[in-house]
Amino acid sequence: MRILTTTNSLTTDDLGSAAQRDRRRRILDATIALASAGGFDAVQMRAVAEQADVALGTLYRYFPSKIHLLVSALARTFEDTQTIVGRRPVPGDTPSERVIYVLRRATRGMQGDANLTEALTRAFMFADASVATEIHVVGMQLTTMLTRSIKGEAYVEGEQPSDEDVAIARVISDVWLSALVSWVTGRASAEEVADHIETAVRLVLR
Amino acid sequence: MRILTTTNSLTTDDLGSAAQRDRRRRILDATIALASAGGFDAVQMRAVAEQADVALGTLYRYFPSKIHLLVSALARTFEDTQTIVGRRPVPGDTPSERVIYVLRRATRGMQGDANLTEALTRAFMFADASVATEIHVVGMQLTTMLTRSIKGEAYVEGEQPSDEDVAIARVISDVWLSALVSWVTGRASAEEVADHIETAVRLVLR
DNA sequence: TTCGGAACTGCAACGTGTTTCTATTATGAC
DNA sequence: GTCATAATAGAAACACGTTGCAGTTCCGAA
Repeated sequence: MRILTTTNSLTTDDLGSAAQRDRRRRILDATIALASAGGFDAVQMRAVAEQADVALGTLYRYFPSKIHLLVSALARTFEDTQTIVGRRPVPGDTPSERVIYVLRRATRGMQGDANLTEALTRAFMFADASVATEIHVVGMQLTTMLTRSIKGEAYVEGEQPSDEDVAIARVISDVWLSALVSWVTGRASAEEVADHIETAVRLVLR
Repeated sequence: MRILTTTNSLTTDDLGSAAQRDRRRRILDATIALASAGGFDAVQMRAVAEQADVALGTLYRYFPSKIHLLVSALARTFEDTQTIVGRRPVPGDTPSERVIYVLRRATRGMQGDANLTEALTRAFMFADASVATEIHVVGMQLTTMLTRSIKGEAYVEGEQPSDEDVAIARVISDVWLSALVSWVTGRASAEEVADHIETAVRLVLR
């Protein structure tokens, strides 16, 4: 029950004081740096705390578990990339061309930092019920990205996509995540992942 | 480098002596019992060892990690169910009817034991590269089950399914696993899972 | 400026997956 | 039956996620 104990939440939505926002940012920065350097196992809570220059207890006050931490890092990563590339409409003449274009870019981006991808993906897949909120954020980001690609030029900001488009987007994001997992675990090469995704998109969008 | 040190591997494929096969069975039994009782967290290596009546070191000799153990348990579970139901051809007049039938059954089966499903599913999704072999076994089981359903009566035992059928089967199993994960983590109800899978199957098989 | 509570630090401790080591037991070759 | 070797038991120890706590600092309200 939080009833306006602070006054200056003037930037983003209800994240406390500037110092708190800064700590949160430092923690996520440290998380991503460690993940990028050594993957899931290298993201050790003591190391994150030290690198973010906070005490271990404070880290746990901001993120109640390692999984929460990594899924939040995934959400921020998606958010950042979407802020950058989300302005222009997606190129391509058909829905499947556009979706393939977007996923190809996203996949390349993820594969460009294998350790980070491994850490974030495995955390996402391992998350249990207590992480539902953070997971939902990521799911929405994916769905938005994909429905936006399906619609192409016809996409308008506030409008709800159709149920069918959402269903298609969810199927595609399931396949994409599974493909990422199999790449991360060394069961599939980058080309196999690209082929599999492309096949799935062509199957679903026709 | 193992060059025939034993003589009596007369039952299954190269699993050592009868005592060893029995230990392996006891370990998997204990794993499934504990998972069924309390889910992933309840499968504690010391508890598995005790219930299977082996020492902790022996448990690790048979399964090099908790994840290996749980994924192997998943493989055995699939194997058992396929031994039971895999005799008759899958009912249904079209590929999508048959696939939906099979997945509905499988989903109900999994949802009938939520704790076990949670444990096995999360282990499967969390597995890293070192578990590639066991993961591959499970992937093959799923692919076989699905291509068999797609073909229906036309399925013959030894024959390789077509590339397209395999691709379709892989897409569907991706969606099915993702749906199971979201059910396990409380993000989707049983009906939502059923609907999502059905939608995906209809999209892909048409 | 002072005060009270929330947030933070530093550190110890606990639980569970994993590793390691020695003594003991089972197993197959001869 | 004997022996060499592999497998197992039993138990300690380590690593890391997580929790708990005493003391300190920050921050808004009065």
